[in-house]
Amino acid sequence: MSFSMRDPVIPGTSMAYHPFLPHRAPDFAMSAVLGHQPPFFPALTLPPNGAAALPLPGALAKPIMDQLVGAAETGIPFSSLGPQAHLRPLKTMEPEEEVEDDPKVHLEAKELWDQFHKRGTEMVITKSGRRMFPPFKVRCSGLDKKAKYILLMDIIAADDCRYKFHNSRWMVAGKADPEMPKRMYIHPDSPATGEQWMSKVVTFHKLKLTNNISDKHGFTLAFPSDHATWQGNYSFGTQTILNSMHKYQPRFHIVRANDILKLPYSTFRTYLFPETEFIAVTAYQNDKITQLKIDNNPFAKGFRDTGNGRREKRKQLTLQSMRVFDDRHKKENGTSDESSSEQAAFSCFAQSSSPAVSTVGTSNLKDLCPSEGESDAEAESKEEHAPEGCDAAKISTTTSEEPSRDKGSPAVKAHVFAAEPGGRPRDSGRMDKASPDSRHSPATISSSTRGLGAEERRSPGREGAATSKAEEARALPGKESFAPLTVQTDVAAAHLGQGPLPGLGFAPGLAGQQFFNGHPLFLHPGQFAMGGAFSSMAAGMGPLLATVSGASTGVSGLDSTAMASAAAAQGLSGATAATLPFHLQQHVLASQGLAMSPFGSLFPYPYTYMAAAAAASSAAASSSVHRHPFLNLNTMRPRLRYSPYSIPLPVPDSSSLLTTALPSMAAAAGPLDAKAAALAAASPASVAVDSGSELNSRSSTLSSSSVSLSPKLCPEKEAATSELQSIQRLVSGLEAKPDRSRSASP
DNA sequence: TCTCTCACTTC
DNA sequence: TGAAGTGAGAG
Repeated sequence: MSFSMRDPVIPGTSMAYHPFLPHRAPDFAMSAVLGHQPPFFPALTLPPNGAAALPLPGALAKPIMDQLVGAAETGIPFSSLGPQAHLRPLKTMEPEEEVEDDPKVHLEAKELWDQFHKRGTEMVITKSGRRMFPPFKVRCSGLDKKAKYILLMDIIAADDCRYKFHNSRWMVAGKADPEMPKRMYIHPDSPATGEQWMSKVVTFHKLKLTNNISDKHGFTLAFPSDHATWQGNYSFGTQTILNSMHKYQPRFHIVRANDILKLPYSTFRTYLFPETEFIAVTAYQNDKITQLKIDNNPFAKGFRDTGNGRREKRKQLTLQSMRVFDDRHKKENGTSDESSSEQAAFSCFAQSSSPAVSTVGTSNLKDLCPSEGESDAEAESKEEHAPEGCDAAKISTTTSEEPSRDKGSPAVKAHVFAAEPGGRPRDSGRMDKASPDSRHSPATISSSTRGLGAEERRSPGREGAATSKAEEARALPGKESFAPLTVQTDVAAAHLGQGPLPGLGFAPGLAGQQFFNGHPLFLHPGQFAMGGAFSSMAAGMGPLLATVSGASTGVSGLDSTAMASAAAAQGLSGATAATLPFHLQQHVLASQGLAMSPFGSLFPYPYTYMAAAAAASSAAASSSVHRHPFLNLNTMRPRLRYSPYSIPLPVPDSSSLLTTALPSMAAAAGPLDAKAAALAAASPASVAVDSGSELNSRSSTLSSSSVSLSPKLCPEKEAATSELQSIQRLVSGLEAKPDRSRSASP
């Protein structure tokens, strides 16, 4: 394997950064001190005085390498340098293996999203695919400038309900249809360095939504991984297949990886923005949503007021209907508060529609507010306090909730998971206790499936970073930042030949690739235009890729399998799966040795073994062999880490869905705040809850009686608080253990 | 509800 | 200039 000395060295980092480096930097550096030639630098030379001038550990790797490389051209023998007394042993290089990052994600055009969300966002899906509007855009910060990241987005079911628009409001109309194959959209610029990502708004406007199951714009790339995010048959594609009249939640993922092949072993930082929740429709149901789209989408300018007669006619009809509705509402409720009627009309979105939330001040509102009668914005501004400035509307963020940060609640997990089955329309009234800014925070879920290797060492630091987020949030009111909920799911190196699906045959060659553990890999031809992330995969994995034309079937066999599995799984999962918020079912269950299908249901068979495997492998996890992602053939170690202190969360009296809980979590008005602060202060780092811990019980998850996961047993805030605090004390105790022990035996 | 065509728009 | 993105509206 060739090795370029310049390539891996990053200022301030050590050579160990290079994944292929056979020896870690300290070894090499000590070789230099002793005048030995590292075996992998056979011709290495140094200038006579170059080494003496070397700066030392810390930011020394780059100078060392630069000079070494430069000296190589001088012909001066490396061994002639003699001992360099002041070349300290380079122990200090070790922690600099990777520059720790602390990503923050801001949702762009948040105010616009809020306006839509308040009315119940609808996204049109068509056979040929329709873009999202508002477009999903985020701005990232806190990334390692030098590291490469892959940014992804997917859309998951928000619940297992089918909706109907009845009497000007969205109502549950039954159980959800079998869900479409999941698709993950990789940002076409991926991979790119953190610096590149941070220098621009990351937009996913090219992602299209479709209801066409035979859509060809996607290709199926089955990820066999038990990764909480990737479990099941995830696909990639430029179009996401959705069911009409179903509610969805976009997710944004940041993955520190320079190749898609590394995704399964990389940490996923997942961000949910509750205000981006929407219902997929084939035709608009709500005139107000239509109006918002027309007023804000450039492509719909032709339908604006300034346009032609058709537009005028339509608008008059709309206004007329609005007046009728308004009048009717006045008669019914004795109020003309339009926004409240909207709140009621979209109760299924009400979790983030706190009437106290400030969302006015956007330039868009001016356009979308009819001049006649009481506009939405007017009505809202009457209720809402502390309106944000117009400028803020242009580049909105999710992190302007200073009050919430001061009230970080440790009650995250219990309430996040204390969801009503099925995500019935939420009682907007519960939001009364939420912070006014509750919906300004995204929920962050970090999960990873990876071999316990060098990256393992990042975990404690990341947790620490999570903690520091909360501290930072408290310390820097006004600064745009957030302290997200961090649910980090680690799955140690997966098993190979004896994977979770031993019955599913795959080529021996594939068996040697942990990546393909248990599943074939399908790619649709001509889909590598997705971006650089695929280039190396296409080049290196070519023989391993099975092409599925899809021309005759319209959908890959894998998709069909996935759907069949999903259908079966749904039938088996029943209410149990539904008791968890859909957003977290996959993460939570998978991390606890149970896997959710990508459709939000429990897999009846393949993943059940995971819990046992996890338990059996816990002791082995510390082995260096087992840490190697490509050597570990027999460990599947789901691990779940919660960092409940890292996000300020309120405690909703009840929550039916994560979509309900998340915005509430971000707020902080609960009585737990003081306790949370105390607990947070007592815990130097975020709490880790391992899959092998008390909380990770398959039975506890499967049954609805799990202490922290069952909404049925802890519907009351007090109960949840008590339980959570108990959990916190428990995990605080765990936290006191050395990081190493935690990493070694998660 | 869904699909298709249309007129209109942006890029 | 044309491809592609819009909602309206008919069927």
